[in-house]
Amino acid sequence: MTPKPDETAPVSSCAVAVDVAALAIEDGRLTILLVEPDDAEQAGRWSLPGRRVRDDESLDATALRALAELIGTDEPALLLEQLRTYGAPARDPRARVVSVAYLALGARPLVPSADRRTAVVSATEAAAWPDHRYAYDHAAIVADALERLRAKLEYTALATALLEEPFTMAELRSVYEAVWDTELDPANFRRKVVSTAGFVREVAGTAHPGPSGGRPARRYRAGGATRLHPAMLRDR
Amino acid sequence: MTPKPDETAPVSSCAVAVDVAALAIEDGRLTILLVEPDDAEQAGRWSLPGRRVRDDESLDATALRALAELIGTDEPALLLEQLRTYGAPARDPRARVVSVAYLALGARPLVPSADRRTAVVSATEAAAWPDHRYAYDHAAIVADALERLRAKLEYTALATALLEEPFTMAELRSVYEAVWDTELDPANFRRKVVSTAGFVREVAGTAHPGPSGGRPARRYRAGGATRLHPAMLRDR
DNA sequence: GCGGTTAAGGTCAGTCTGACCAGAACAGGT
DNA sequence: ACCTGTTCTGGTCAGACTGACCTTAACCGC
Repeated sequence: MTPKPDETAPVSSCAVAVDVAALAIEDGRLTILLVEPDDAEQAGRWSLPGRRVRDDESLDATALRALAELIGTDEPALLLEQLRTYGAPARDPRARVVSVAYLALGARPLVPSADRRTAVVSATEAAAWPDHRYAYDHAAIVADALERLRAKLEYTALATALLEEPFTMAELRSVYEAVWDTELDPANFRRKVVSTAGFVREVAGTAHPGPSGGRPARRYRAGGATRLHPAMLRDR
Repeated sequence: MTPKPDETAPVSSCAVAVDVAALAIEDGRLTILLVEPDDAEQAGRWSLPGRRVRDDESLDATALRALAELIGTDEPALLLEQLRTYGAPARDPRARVVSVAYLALGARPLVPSADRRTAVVSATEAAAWPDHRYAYDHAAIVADALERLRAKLEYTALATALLEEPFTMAELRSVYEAVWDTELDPANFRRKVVSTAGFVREVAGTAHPGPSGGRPARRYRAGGATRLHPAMLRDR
């Protein structure tokens, strides 16, 4: 902002894009959606779904559009949050592109439309891939997205965005276990969640046990709080 | 990223800028640096220092340049951190400008160069000003910057970036008190800080008491840790 | 009915926190 | 020199929180 009239340096070509790290839970694993870039120069690598920002289109709208073209237009159970912006001059060898990265959390497993080369892979593994498996600087974006999610589970109620409502306490716990890649004590986890104001609220009915039996689980919805007090701390 | 060849929507004019919320401590108060925009349309309002991103210039470099033109070229004790990106289509009435906002923490009080209309005001008050005292959407940026700093003091060692080394425990505590706008118990604060691994490390010598006397304070430096385990939680 | 399985709830020791008190070490005035 | 006020440092103690573990509840398939 505040472009100075005396600003003489060249500001010729410039492009603003949005890249989205879309994460979801699929059978207890955290997964991420990757696509093959159209850029022939990047053949054999993976990238995040991304689009140029159009005139009169907000950044959030661009992120939604980048996702809607891949996983269907109406994904209501989707939480978008801006991650950070990547603007190294040479990050795209073709032109100067400043990219605003988004974190998208889906409540349902990701089902990409079949008409583009896409993959849904383990986010933990994808974050450990070497840089050269990604196009541009997307390796850094994937790593940053996972790290942001891991941190935000501690002090926000973001975990509920990765579940369809109503959910059971075991499902909520499995979100934490998948994202943090640890095991948590079921009893202590429950005690902490229910004692944190506004995290979840119980609803009527119970969930049916799985084929292996077990006591039916109670069901919960998100409690409306965004910040958790006290936080769900992992010690590490 | 990944500009599609079939992308037909207009992406004509576009500009990327960087705006910086520069914060520092001045006699126990958290202050922020504001400037008058050059845009005549915004006369009477305040804005954050900002510059257009030049070709072959990283975003961080643009942020440094925007500050260096105001508070002198060499401010070594300065910590830059990207805040978030603001891209609402109409945020600048003149043209579409996507702005990457930065948070800058100075170890010394801010001393603007006199050749531009600038002000150093209380950050707490500035964050409460109504929108119309700011140009563009800078009211939101200021509020977000302060909120980010408040949150990051909890789980990072960022407070040490607002102090010149060596510092005393009382000075470190006054940073927390200024940013959080609360009072903290000196004894409990000390116990928590020294028991947090890597937060501070003691150095030789003591600080001279002020004119009102008091026991000489020990001196510390930043301990190298960036994340605090456990965190410095404010309850609220 | 019975063993296996999962959920829910309780106990208990160790840790952390906030409120508070006491001693240490200075400045300034008498 | 002595006293008073101030600030820094260290310690105590009750309450809250945490992690490990156990018990009971309620379902499954056989």
